[in-house]
Amino acid sequence: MRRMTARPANAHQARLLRLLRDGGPNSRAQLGDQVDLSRSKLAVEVDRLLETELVVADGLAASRGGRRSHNIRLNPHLRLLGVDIGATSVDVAVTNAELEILGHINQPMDVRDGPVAVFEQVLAMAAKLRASGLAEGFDGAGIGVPGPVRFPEGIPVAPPIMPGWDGFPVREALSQDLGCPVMVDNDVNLMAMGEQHAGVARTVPDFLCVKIGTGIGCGIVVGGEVYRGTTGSAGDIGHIQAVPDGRPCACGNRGCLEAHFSGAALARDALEAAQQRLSAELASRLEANGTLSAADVAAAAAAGDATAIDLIREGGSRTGQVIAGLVSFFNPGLVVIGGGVTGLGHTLLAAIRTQVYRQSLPLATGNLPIVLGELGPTAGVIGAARLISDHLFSPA
Amino acid sequence: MRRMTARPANAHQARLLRLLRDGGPNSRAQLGDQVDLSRSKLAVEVDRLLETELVVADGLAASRGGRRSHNIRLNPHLRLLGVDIGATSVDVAVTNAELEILGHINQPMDVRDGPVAVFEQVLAMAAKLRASGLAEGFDGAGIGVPGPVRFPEGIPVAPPIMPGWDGFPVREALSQDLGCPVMVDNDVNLMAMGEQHAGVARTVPDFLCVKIGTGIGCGIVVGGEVYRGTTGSAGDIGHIQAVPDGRPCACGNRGCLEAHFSGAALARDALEAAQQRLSAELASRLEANGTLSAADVAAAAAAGDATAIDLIREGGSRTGQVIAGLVSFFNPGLVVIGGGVTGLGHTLLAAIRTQVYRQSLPLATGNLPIVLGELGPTAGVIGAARLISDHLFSPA
DNA sequence: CCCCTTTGTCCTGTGAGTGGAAAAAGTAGG
DNA sequence: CCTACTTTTTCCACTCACAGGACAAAGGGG
Repeated sequence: MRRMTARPANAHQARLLRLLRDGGPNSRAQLGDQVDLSRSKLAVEVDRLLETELVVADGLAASRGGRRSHNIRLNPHLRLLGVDIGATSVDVAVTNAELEILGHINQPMDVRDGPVAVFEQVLAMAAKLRASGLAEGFDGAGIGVPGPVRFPEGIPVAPPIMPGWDGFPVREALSQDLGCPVMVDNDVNLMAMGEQHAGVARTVPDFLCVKIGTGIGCGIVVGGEVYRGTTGSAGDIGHIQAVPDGRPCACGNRGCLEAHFSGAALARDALEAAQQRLSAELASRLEANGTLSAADVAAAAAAGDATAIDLIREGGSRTGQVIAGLVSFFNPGLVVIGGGVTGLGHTLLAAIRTQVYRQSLPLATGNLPIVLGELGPTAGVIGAARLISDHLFSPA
Repeated sequence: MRRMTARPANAHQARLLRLLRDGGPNSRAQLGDQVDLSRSKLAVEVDRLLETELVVADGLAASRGGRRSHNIRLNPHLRLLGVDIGATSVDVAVTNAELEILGHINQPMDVRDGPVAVFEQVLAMAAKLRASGLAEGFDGAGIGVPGPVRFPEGIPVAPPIMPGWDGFPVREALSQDLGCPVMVDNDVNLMAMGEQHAGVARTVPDFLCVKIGTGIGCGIVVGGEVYRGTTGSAGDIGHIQAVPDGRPCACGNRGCLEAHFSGAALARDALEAAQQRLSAELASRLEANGTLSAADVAAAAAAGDATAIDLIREGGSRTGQVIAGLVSFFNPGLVVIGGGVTGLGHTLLAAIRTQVYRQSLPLATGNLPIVLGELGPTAGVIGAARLISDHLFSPA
């Protein structure tokens, strides 16, 4: 199938496309209720969109008391690719233009193998999804990488955990390989966009999305838009000092949040606890697997292991302390906690909440929900699809 | 003189008014270079603005090689009132529509006397400025208060250092008394707007403006717009924990930045040092005045007093620590330090810089200027004038 | 005094957009 | 089945914003 390269011709069309993306199939009349255009103008723009084949007719809607209306919807053949590159695994998913996931693959991977090897794997995964009949091609792709990105160009800059990626033209290279438009962003920003589109943050204009995985990052949404900072490194909270003169961190400083709590730090702490025989549960897991990960700590905590629970509490408390500062500064309407360690669940959440509510002023925390992300591992890929759809659904 | 109540009729007119405000008198041709409108359209809108008397003709401009153009400028009779209410003093200034200060009064005051008493004083100061021939009336007024504000309504909310102000309808009350439109905002936000309009931040879209006065606050500018947060308390960084288990703070927590460094804390520390005879300089000043303030510490430091310099260094270091975290999080393009204690000057700035550059990642700090504000005590009133002019120069 | 450049005004054509009228397609009730 | 009332959709005439060319006005330089 020939891919659609059409783009909306004006802001009205872009607006309509986004409404259809976020609200699903809709009648002209319902669209009219939302856009403040005259019926005639609306009809004209819809007709033009139908001509571009970006939207198609979709049968009759239920009656609202009078004549039944003709529904229209985004072309169901449109396909977006969402790629979420983590430190140790990749998620690749195919969505339709309404950002519903049609297929999703997760595979282990190591970013440190460099962009060439990683994208080889990603392209293979995309080909696999295509081969399974979910898509005949892609109309656009969103890519998340675990480090700062110079957003307009789609190029990682000075990514600490991704040696070999600095300056690699991700956007251009993938656009070539996939033959479609590509946008690149920090994985945390994509998680925030995912939760904004389909998760807990649907109605909140200003919120923070803290992702605790191998590292720690924070997506910042201001007025419904992701804020990326001057050099694209906004939200890089892993290296905020959480413990004065604390543990040495890979970045050269001491006491960074990431050095005290993150997937990697947690695994290290668990290993130590197991070796020192502080926890039978962890020790037996170490013996069984030969290694320990954050997931083991989660499992041990779920089994009631006191040491594991303490580790999570301690880490949650550190994280909460940093978040408390950010809440005072940013005064968000919502804080979302997500990432690999959400398996730690409510123990972690409780520790974070305690610390934030204790340390921030009532005006900022009075009506501040702190919640776990709703989407889990799909937040990133949904966010990626949303990123590229925002690009496609903007005036050419 | 009758006050102008006209407002721009559309976005084009608003745009033109702002260009004239920020760029001073301009010819139609020069305006045309900046706004991307056809000459005819531009002429129409300018004519309409001339009709409203918001702008007036202003003679001929120099030739650019051909026919000389007729300049236009904002009506020089327009008068804006800028009010900056601090914890212990008020600044009131009159500006023209180009936000140039025509007259400026500063008086000591105590916010804790409550809004009624304070506004009585402010109105008297405004009357004094008017009586001196600077204005026959005001076309608008901007008010800064030292606490969080529910911005749309212009009402302070839960201000810690302003008991009695909570819920007081500042905007409405003053609008009545002055007979002109009024906008109210946090004093720190106004300082940021001031530095953005006429100070060091003219060209930077994303920056932080840290004001260290009686308390500590931070103005946040995102994409050229002040960010106020969900409840209007964004930038309230005085109660971020800077010292674990540190000094008790009035807010009920321990180790808040404000408890360790601010005008009030500095005065307390100086008093203690003087009483313990750690510093002859401070002791003699205490004897002379019966009390000590941040200004005394500044003077002592300037005179080379080691204890005073240490106090400033210590405080700057604490502040720098908190700012370092904010820089990692927000990745601004500039950090401006301002407020009453800028008298502490480069000793303070050096301490802050050292800490920030040491603790934040290179990508965020690599090209990050940290500078003192340019405008000193006029930043607040200029920002206040700018606030109301933004309001007046927006489509009705 | 002539030619070139810039500025400002006038005028007309085009296209966007509005809002009313009427047709089309329903539902509900008798 | 017919009628009255809704809602949706199309059609059309009218307004208005705006662009852009032609032209006049004003100045500089040779």
